[in-house]
Amino acid sequence: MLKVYNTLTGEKEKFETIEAGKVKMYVCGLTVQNYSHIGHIRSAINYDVIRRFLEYLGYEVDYISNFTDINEKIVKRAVEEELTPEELADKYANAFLEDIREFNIKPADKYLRVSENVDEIIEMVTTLIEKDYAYEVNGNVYFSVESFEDYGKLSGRSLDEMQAGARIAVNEEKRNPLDFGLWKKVEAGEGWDSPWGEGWPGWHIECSAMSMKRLGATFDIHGGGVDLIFPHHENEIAQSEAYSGKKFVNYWLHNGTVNLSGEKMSKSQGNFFTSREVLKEFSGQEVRYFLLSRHYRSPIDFSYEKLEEAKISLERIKNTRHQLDKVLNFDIAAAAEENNEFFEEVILKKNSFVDALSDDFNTAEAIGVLHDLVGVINSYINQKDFTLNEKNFAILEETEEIFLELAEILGLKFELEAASEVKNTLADPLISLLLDLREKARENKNWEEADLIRDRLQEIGIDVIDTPHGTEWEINNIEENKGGS
RNA sequence: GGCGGCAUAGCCAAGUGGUAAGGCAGAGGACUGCAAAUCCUUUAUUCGACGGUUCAAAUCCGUCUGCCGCCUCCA
Repeated sequence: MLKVYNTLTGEKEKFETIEAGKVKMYVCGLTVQNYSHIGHIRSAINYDVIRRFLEYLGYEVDYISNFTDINEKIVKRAVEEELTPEELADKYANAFLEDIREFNIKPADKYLRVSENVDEIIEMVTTLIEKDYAYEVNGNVYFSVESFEDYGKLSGRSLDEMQAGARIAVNEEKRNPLDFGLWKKVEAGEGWDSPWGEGWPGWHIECSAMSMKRLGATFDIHGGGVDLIFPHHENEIAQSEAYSGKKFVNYWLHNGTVNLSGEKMSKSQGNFFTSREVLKEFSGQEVRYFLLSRHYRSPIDFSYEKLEEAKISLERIKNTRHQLDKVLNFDIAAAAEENNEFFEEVILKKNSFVDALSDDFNTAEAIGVLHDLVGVINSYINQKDFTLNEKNFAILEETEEIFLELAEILGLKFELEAASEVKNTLADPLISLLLDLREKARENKNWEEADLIRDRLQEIGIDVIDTPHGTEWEINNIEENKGGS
């Protein structure tokens, strides 16, 4: 049974969809004003895993996100980069789509853009005014927080509390300092026409208008970073429920922040790593693995040292996948005794893995289980007297399938290295020739010559690996790592 | 000031009433002519401090200490 932690209730709840077998989810995307940073990527990876797991469980998922492409920051950045706001938004939206591919994040089924949904937003604001939840002053429209009874239910605050400790600059147009803008007046030529004059949508209205347009007045999951709980999501609830008269979202999910030395990574503070600069040092898979090693609701401290550890840890899982594949290519011996015990353990681990993710998407625990599974497989195939036979062949094939299936839920790919160019050229037989010569030298206990061949190959970038099943070689990728992604 | 969260080995990190997952680093071992790679085994009588509830607590309650987030744009 899937349980999810719901910010709205502060509890883990049994997950039940509105429509059987279908999940409608909306995840707050980003303001496309710059390259994405690791904080954005954590959020995207987190909801990507949630989506993948829901799909694994058999749900049909409609996964929607957004690009906020209208606001002051975009205009400002556009001036800096000498682009039109549209061009700037396109540039960074496309950059984001390129980035998420590197992290193996599946794109949303639809990315909604504010600029393409202004009509819907105006319609929503109009209705809110008609229903007396909003008011217009000098071309600006504000939502009246006092008119919405449940205001504060998501963030667990009351209006009184908030007013007492308010740090909000006084705006004389607002009836209550906590009222928030639905429509913002801008100078002629810069905005969209509306019943209140030329302007832009306010800061929270887009997510409400766009999510409801695509998913309906009530949908299953709304996700985003914890830093969006207040005011962004609180305001979304207020305006959406005031508008529709229905519950907006059943499950509110919030991921923790990525920190640098304990402080939240954020654009405004300038302490962030863009995904692009990180990808120069580590692969998207390594970053992904690192981010998933911590439960999504907790903050995670980012550093290259930790990433290096994660990389090594991930390597262990990769090796097992490769060894498994190698073993499956052994000659099949005559049938031997079956080893059901091994496969039973595999199934046990598979179940534990699914249980971990069923408990509020506990990827950290799931990764732990994956390592357990790796241990089970390694122990089995590394036994001294291991031979491949008809019976364990089938079992191992199925094990490999399970292994890859589970990894896939986490978005981890353990692809077999495609035969590199070198292996397809003359170099391949040449290296084989050298290794044959080395083998001969070894047989004659001519260690000097054998080591010379190994060392010289190493110098050109070829690692020689002696295994119990013979000598192998591979191109060492140190240079490749230095060069970039 | 208000609201919320966190504190588990050298480091990272699961676990929320039944006697401490997993990873990194460390130690031992297997394999090897050596080396590398790989694999296996092992590493917390104890969960920030002090009290309390309970047959039983890292897990529940209280107090304290430290750190963080939100209250302003923010994933």
